[in-house]
Amino acid sequence: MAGLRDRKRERNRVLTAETAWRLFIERGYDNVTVADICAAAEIAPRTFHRYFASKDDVVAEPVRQMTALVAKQVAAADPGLSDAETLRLAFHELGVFVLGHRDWLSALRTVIEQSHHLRDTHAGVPPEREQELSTMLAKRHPDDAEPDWRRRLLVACSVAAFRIWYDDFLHGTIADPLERLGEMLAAVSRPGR
Amino acid sequence: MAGLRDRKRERNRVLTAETAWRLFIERGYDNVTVADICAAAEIAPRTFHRYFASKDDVVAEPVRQMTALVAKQVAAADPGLSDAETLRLAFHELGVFVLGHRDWLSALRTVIEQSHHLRDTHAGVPPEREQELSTMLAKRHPDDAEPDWRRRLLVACSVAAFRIWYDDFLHGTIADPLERLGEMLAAVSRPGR
DNA sequence: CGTAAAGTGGCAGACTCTGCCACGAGGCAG
DNA sequence: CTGCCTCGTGGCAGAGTCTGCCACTTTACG
Repeated sequence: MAGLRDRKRERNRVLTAETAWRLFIERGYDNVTVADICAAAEIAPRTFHRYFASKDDVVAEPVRQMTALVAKQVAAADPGLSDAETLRLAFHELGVFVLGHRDWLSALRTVIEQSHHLRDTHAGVPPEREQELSTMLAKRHPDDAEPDWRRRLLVACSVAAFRIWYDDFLHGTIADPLERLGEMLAAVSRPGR
Repeated sequence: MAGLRDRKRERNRVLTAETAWRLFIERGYDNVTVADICAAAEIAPRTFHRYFASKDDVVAEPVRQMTALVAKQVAAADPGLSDAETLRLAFHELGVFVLGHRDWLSALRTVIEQSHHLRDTHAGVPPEREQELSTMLAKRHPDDAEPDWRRRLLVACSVAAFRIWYDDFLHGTIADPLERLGEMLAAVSRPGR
């Protein structure tokens, strides 16, 4: 499964993404062409589009990784916990991750903010990811009488809370980030139905 | 302010958008080129891009109109109302609007769902719109001690609630839509605070 | 009227992305 | 080890989006 061929491919993919981000940070997303990235990463443009569906797709990668982290936490959570508690812990973990990569994430954020195009498109978390989380939660308690829309609403609000926290944190306007995050997630949990 | 020139321009813009939507619905977004739209609307491609920043921009128009409707409601709301109550009323009005344009909005939704590209990009409401609402609310009560992030969280959750309601409604899975919408908005309001 | 301002269309060009085909390197028997 | 087979890669051509530039027409205003 992890032959030389696959390892080489993955290595080149990561290297291409890193090269792309380096150029984006240096010159801004709009001033970097696919050809530039390919020249720097020493691959053909045709190959670039085999790794990434589009130039935008490179930007979407970090979001994918972060949602994957949350999904992983939810999957590994104690089945006895409520949905709200599960999400709270999962996003807390994501918060810890973000704290540990502040400089890097801050740079990515700057790239997105400075590009007209990216500001419009890569604004939030795609709804499919939220749906994915909701489905995972629903499967944990199959005989729950809770209407499905409440679950989806809880997920959406948790995501929204995290997004707002994320923005504030990267702007450096929060004194005690993790406590604030906990406060925000608690605000959307509503344990008392 | 509304000279012949402006009226002509607006008329052509609307006509172009309608033509574009008609083609999108007939053939699907991906199977319609800008040239197709221009031929049907009898304008030059160069002119199309003076009306709309991009082909995607035509799709973004309805969302713009709907957010504008909410902003208008918020601006016109009784200053004595709380933020939560203001948003509840505003989104209720939007709900009524949606109920009255079900077939049309359903068609637009189908177009977006059937296009790979649109599914990725035109997923949700751009954060700037949320920020706009938050700012409007903040100006209503300048001497409010409420931390700003609570306001932004309330707005984001309200938007999220509406989005979920909107999806469910267009899928026809709600018995009493407006009641459900009220229920969802109440769930994110947290009157006890 | 006559001049300024603004909308329109045509043209060339940069850029993104895809289908197609040929080539070469990794993988897999025998 | 050898020959075949698969799969990643690169080059090429072409469609499609979007922009800058310029000339032309229409509207606005003194």
